[in-house]
Amino acid sequence: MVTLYDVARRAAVSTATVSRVVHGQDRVREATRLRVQQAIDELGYVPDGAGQSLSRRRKDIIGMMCLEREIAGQHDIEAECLLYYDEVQRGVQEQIRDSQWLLLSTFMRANGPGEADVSGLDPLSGKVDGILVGEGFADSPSIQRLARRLPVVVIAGTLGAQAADVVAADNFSGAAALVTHLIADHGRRRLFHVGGPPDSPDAIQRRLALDHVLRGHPGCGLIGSAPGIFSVASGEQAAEQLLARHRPALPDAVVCANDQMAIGVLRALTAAGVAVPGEVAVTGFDDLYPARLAGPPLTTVRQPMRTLGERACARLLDRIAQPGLTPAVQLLPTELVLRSSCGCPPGTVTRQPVRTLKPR
Amino acid sequence: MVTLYDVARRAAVSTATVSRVVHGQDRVREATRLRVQQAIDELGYVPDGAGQSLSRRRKDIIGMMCLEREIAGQHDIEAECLLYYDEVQRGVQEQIRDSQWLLLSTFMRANGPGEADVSGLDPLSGKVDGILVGEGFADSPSIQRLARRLPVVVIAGTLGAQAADVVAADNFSGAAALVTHLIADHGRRRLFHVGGPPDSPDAIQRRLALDHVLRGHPGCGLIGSAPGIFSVASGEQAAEQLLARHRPALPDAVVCANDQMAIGVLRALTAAGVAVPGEVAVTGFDDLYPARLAGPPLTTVRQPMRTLGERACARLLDRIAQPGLTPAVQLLPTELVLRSSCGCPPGTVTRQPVRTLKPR
DNA sequence: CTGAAAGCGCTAACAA
DNA sequence: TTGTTAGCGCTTTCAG
Repeated sequence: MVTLYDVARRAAVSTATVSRVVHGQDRVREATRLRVQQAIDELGYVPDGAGQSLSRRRKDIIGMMCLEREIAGQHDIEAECLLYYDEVQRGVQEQIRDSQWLLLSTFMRANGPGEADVSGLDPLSGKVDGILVGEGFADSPSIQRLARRLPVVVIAGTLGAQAADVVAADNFSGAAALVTHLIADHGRRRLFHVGGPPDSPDAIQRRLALDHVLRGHPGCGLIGSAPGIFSVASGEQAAEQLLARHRPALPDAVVCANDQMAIGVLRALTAAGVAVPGEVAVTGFDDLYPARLAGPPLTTVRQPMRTLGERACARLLDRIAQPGLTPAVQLLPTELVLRSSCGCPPGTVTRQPVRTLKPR
Repeated sequence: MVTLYDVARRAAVSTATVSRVVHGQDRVREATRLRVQQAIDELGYVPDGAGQSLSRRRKDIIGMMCLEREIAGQHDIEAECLLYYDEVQRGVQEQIRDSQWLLLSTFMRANGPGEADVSGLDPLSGKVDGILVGEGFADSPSIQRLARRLPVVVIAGTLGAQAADVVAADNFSGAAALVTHLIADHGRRRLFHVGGPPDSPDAIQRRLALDHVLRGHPGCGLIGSAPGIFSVASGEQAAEQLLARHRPALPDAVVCANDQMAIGVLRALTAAGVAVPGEVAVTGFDDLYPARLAGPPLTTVRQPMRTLGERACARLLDRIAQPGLTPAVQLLPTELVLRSSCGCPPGTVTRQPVRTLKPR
């Protein structure tokens, strides 16, 4: 390995001078700079990150932890329940592009519902200056502990008092707008709900909104619901349950906690000969890329996932620069995306900003 | 920051002993271990990665560089030309799960066709023990230089003599099988090709295979082609060109260099009232998730992207462990995925392993 | 404008 | 079984 000393020796200067040249500082005579630069080039010197980090007390790396929700046997190609994080990660990468920051990401696997295994947290936290934590860890005491040592920003986590910052989409208002559309614009009355993991803050908010809207429309109600884990397969299973229990008195709309389950529902319903949206409307949440390709194209709520990543990252960097900042919650607005699975005419593609219902 | 010394002082032992306890080594009396462990817990000590890396001369981090192919204005939601890397990254994460390794990934932006900007390479390389390089960098002299300093594995790069290892899908055989299917099984004769970026090794191989098969079928030929950049939008543009130039004597099949462009073609053709596959068959490459949701479902070639990531990662770790290994090329087999956009009956979903045509 | 030298936090060889 | 100590590569203060 070529070190600073090798360069210094070759250029017949001290390591301090080499360091100055490497960092483009002034206060180096031009002739010296040239000599050093030449030595660097000839030797192919690249500064060692470990040495730099140790000396600077700064790693210039941020970490990101994602929770991979999978249960045994469901890890098939369809269970792409991470598409979400892919988008978020783009936002983060976008934010740190052309900066000195680098991203270290880990996908952890949830061992069943409930608390995720956070044992991998420490190795990560020793190598970064701050951490972006994906939805699913928020309630964990380990996160709280972590946040005491390191800047932490929770993405899409539990809202409310936290030791860490939170950046989340306004799930409640988005879901409320969607359900309102189903009821007010399409006259749907008998709803069925396909829920998400019980420990997902996002899923909880969406469900709360459903109930909230329903309370405001006396003629309407939930005729049933089924749990899911955010995967296509779990959506299919939910639809099969629905079919088994509610035929022939089917619901006239199935509200799903995310797009992938909605796609699963769409698939199962279509396979069973049920017309969508003729007999039953189906809606998702997230507006993942596959949503627009579904048959029929999926009506859903667009979560600004990329922006989520960008904002969370920006906040984290602020936090690292100023550790004194008071933790804050940032809610990003969503968009109602009308396609045709809700009953809107084929070809419909409308995006409507959703206003925040109740500031929380 | 809590250091080893703080723990040592509190437990009244030396730093060496603390280190031993942290690493679960034997040769520590049980009573001592307990005392140290307690100090660690009370203080909330987590080893600093920089210190460890410096001392161990090993960072326990691997890097991954991806090339984001985008041109100004095409950075819309549809241009998800990275779906590919998302899958590869899953494979890598899968491979290092439960190991001490962590992944540091960077998305670089290609500044126009041709050489990518590799200036971000050095900061990365100083922080990792080895690098996974995404397709698009392979020919860069910077990579060759990099490979002299560090273990490097190129994913889907140029085949042939390299300073670095290469793990790639067998694009040639896959594309050949696909085109053969179109010609031999569906009697298509007048093909149109939608190509990829001129500097993409994958796109080049696929194109070579098309020509190769065509040479073996005298009655068939290429009636035209259009360039693309692997994005949905560029596929749509290609289809519009096709329509403008070749109507009414349309080709009977459009072979696209990847799925996203095929989806764009599908969309443009359908919008123009052309029946797919009735009048024109359309095929893709990659078997991305959206492919199966397209209308009609896309016939394509499945690239084992996840496996690509896994193998590349495994090889990199081997390389790190044994720097002496001779660089090798690893070609992974593809699968022909028959759905209905090629002319196979609706509902068809067949996956056929593709045999390696000519070992290269 | 340049150099000497003191760490940064941790590991591991060697001693005790 | 435990402690001492010499680095690992780099930055930065303080002198010169």
